[in-house]
Amino acid sequence: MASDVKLHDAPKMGCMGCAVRGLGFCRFSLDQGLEAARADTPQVAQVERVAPARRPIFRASDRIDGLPVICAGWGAVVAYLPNGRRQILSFPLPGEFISSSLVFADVPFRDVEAVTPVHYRSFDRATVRQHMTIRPGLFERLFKDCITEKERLEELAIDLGRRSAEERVARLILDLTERLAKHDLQRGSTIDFPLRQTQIADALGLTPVYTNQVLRKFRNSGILKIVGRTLTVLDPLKLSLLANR
Amino acid sequence: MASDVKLHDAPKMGCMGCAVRGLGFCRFSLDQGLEAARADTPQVAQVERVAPARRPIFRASDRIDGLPVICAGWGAVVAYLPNGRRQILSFPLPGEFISSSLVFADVPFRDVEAVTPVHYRSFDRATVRQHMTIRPGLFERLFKDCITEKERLEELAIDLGRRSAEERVARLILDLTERLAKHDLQRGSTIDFPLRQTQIADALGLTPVYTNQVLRKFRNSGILKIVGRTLTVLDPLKLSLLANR
DNA sequence: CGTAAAATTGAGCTGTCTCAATCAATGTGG
DNA sequence: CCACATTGATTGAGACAGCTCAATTTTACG
Repeated sequence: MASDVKLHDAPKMGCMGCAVRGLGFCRFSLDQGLEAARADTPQVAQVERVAPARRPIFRASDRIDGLPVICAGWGAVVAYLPNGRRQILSFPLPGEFISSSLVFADVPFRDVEAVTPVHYRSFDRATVRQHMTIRPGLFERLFKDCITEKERLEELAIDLGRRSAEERVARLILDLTERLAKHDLQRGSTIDFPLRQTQIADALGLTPVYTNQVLRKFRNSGILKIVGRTLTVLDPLKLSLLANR
Repeated sequence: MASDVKLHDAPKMGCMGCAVRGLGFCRFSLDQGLEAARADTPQVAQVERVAPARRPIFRASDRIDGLPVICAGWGAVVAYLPNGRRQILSFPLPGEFISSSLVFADVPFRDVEAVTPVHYRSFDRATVRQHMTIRPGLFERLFKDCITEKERLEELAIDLGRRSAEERVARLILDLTERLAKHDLQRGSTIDFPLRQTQIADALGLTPVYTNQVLRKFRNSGILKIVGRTLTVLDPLKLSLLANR
């Protein structure tokens, strides 16, 4: 719970993320006057909702009215296969859309789960679409978010297709660290790290058991430290070398 | 050469694909009068270019003036890693954009190679961007193409992360068959299949040697037949079952 | 404080890889 | 039109990264 509280305490930060920054689209962020003050801001942000940790936020076949943005907490977009296999496709973080595909689709096609308690708000789809035609800047913003999601999936495919388990783990940690840093959600070289090893495994196409061994190796080599639900990178250089980039 | 000729002979079909159909955006398709006749069609299609088979079309760091569409032939978007490892991220087919990311970026960030001789045309980026703001339908069309690319990458990630070699091969063949059928580039249950086993391997995160064994198994079980550069699905049901969907 | 979930560790196993050799196909120059 | 050269396909044999099964310990939380 301790770490969840930390995440709870930062709902205002969530509104700073790339998905909504600069859009004048962030009316729900009460203390982001700068953004909210723009006269043409569409009044579309719905009430904040909260999904409890480890619970589904949306099912693959749910009908969704709008375009959800994470305010606080970590989500997970996951694909289920026959046989119980799971592949996590992305971890939407505070300030990010769950999926920009929802601009046009009213069904997510994937299960979306809460890693931590997730605070989110949805923008009404019809309104967003309408405003897109009026303000091309908004359209462009959403399009670019879609491209970012696409690029992340490319990186994921490269990881899963051609990189070793160690490289994958190293890269996931670096990626999350950098994304959280971008949203000011890190403290020095430590971040809240709510992921279970099972979830890391499902994100990296590995087994929980093997994931554990890789993490142990990293810990034993003094590369990182995981205490409670907090991760500290002790040797960023070595981690980068392992990540191979 | 024989199969390449087949692909050469179908450049007009290439313009029918989802990337450009219905856009009034297909001026280069001389015999698609229906499309070309629209008064608001932007005059942006450049001269057709041809890249020879097995050669790079673009390098990852090339500066590209526009948004290339495949008219005929198969492309491959590939990521190179240190150590010579390669991951093929997509096979752009006739009628498809090489990457919708190029609407905003002037550099592809990936190597793009020609599987067969590739005929392509580019739309000037500035002009496209300009027309996007005038005609929201064009913007939406491009956005949706981006979403399609994203969804394909999700499927790829699921394949690479959680499916066996047999499942991956089966699914690749089904996917290509369906996409070619959508563009009327199949004859019954047979398609031109210009891929080398090395390329299949690089697309599926496998080794050429193992890919060969899987294909042999499929051949021996009477599921498919590969003659020359042509592939015939003999037992679509069994193939679907192997693909697990 | 008890119970359930997660992490850790061990031991053996297998899908896929590596290395290496051979064979077939395709392209090239004379 | 042939001989050679190059690239791709095929096959075999052994190796290993990462998996499965299973038990134990630690952590989280009501």
